[in-house]
Amino acid sequence: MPTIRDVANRARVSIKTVSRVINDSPMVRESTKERVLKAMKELDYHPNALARSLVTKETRIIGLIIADVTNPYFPELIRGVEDVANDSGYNVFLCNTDENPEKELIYIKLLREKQVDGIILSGSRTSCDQLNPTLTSGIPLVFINRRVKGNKVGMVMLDNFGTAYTAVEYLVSLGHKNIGYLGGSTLGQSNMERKNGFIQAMVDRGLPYHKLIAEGHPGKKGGYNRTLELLDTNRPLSAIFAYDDMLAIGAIEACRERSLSVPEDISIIGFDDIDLAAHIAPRLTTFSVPKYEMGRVAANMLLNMLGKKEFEKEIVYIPKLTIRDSCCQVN
Amino acid sequence: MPTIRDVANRARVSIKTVSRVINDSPMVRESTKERVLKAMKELDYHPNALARSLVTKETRIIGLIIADVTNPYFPELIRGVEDVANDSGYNVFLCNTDENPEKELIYIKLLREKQVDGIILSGSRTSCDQLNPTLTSGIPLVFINRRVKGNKVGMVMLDNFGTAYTAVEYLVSLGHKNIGYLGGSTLGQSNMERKNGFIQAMVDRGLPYHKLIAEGHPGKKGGYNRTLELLDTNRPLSAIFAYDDMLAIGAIEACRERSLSVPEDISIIGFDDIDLAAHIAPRLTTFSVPKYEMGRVAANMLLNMLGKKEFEKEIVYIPKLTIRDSCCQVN
DNA sequence: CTGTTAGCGCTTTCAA
DNA sequence: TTGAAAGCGCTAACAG
Repeated sequence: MPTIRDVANRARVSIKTVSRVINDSPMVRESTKERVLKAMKELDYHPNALARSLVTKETRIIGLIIADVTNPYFPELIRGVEDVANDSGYNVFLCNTDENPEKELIYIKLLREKQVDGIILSGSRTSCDQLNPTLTSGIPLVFINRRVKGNKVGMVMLDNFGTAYTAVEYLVSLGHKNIGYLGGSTLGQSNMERKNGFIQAMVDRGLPYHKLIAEGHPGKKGGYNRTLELLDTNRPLSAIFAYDDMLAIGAIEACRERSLSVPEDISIIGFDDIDLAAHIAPRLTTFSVPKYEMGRVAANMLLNMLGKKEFEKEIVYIPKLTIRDSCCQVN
Repeated sequence: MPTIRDVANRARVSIKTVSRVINDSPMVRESTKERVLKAMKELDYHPNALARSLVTKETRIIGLIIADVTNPYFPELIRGVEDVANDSGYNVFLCNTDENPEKELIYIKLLREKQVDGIILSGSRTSCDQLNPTLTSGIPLVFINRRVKGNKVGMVMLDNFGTAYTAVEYLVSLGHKNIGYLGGSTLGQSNMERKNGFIQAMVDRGLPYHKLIAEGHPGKKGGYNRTLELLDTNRPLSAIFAYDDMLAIGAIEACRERSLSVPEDISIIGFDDIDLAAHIAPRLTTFSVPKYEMGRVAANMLLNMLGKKEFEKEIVYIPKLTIRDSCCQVN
């Protein structure tokens, strides 16, 4: 690997001059510049970003911590982050935590050691205590779907409570009374908020909700298993509000397993509007979340913090009810 | 940010001793080690990986270049890479190229500057010429689904030709004679191979294939548009073999648009077996590709190269025909 | 077991 | 417009 010194020798200039053309400073005579450029090409020289970063204190790397790429919720979000990061010459580290706080902490440690300029965390599951050293370390952080107080902290939020409330309203408007909540991770703030919105809406209408809450493992499989429990241990349900679409899809399969047809026997409503939602049978009624947009906004927020520009500390999106075929009028 | 020097001062040892405990060398008295560890904790010290890498010449970062996370083919592959990388303490840079050779080249440049230890490229689209400097630079490369000769090069391949051939055989066994090929990117080697397999199989059976080949833009939309063309400009087709599942799904929509029902009027077979394939209506007959496994294998190959261990330079997977509901007997 | 010194490849004063 | 020297935070010999 050729170094800046090799280029300098070959071009018969000092290393400082080479440095100047790398960072294209205007203080270089055109002819000199060309000589240097030529030498760089001939040597297939690539400036060492490590050495540069060591002195400039910026790596142009951002960390992106998510639960699992394989969950269809994330790819678009990732793409949003990557697109704006790339436009500004940043690279992104992708980190899958499987909603495991320990893994998350390990990643945060790794990212800090690698001196990333900032971190975006989607659905962080670590406790505030564990997060605290990082929070006070001054490294810019953007949380997606988690509210955290701190100086250099941005938040891209969803109105979880309100949306859950809306879900119940919609189901009730269809005549449903026995509604179950199929929850996500108990560690997640967003699950808490959606659950509370659900409960509040039920309480406001004097509807019973206890024992209808199942929280558990994520994904289609988790949804399947939890729904089976819900179905087997509770008075006949007529509707289920699921924490996310994958859970909802698992729920649909569980209903099929118990010979209940959706939506005739039981209505199911999801959350996220992933690609699959529009393609399964029955097509899933759900709440659309602007995943790509949120990724972009989170990355922009982070970049603004890095550039010491002004920025909104918090942006809240309101998911839009997207009615398809998995819910219907009862009686 | 505290440095190794701060820790040394606080623990009243030399920086070398701190360095020893960081890399946990055994040559440190237990009591000293504890003192150092304590100082590190109190300072919330994180070793600067940049400085370390500058001298050790390894970053424990690998680059992963793909077309688009948003294409359901990739998340599992990414996860496979990430899982084995992470197990060995590596981070991965995710790079989306949209099958654009220029973007790919820019990313390669960026990755080399950041001194990544190796790069995995899935479906690389750059020409050999453009790739050459990188190939000869000695940085370990693993290609997924592209054959490239080079010293430090590994390949994780699919039997594209054979699978395409099998697809035609299957369709012919169902009685089909007018079969179209719905192709992927003309820049991609894998598209070339699948097309050739398709052509060979048709020729071997004395079946006409000309004008039935459409190659174009990727994704559902590309599949939709291309299929419309295919349908409108050719003698009645009875079957389509698509380069990938997303294209196939677009094709299904195009058929619906032309009031052709699948599989009664036209059979469609895909490639990849993405999650969606089993969920759409009709459930897609396709070839299953071990995406997660391939990601793992690619990452392991790369890690072996980095560790100077022996390794298979090339592994070939044979996709498995997965029969579902999108193809049926004709006449 | 522990410390001193040099240097990784770059940028940054400060001079020339 | 160009260059010399110092230093970013760490590891690697080599002494002690």
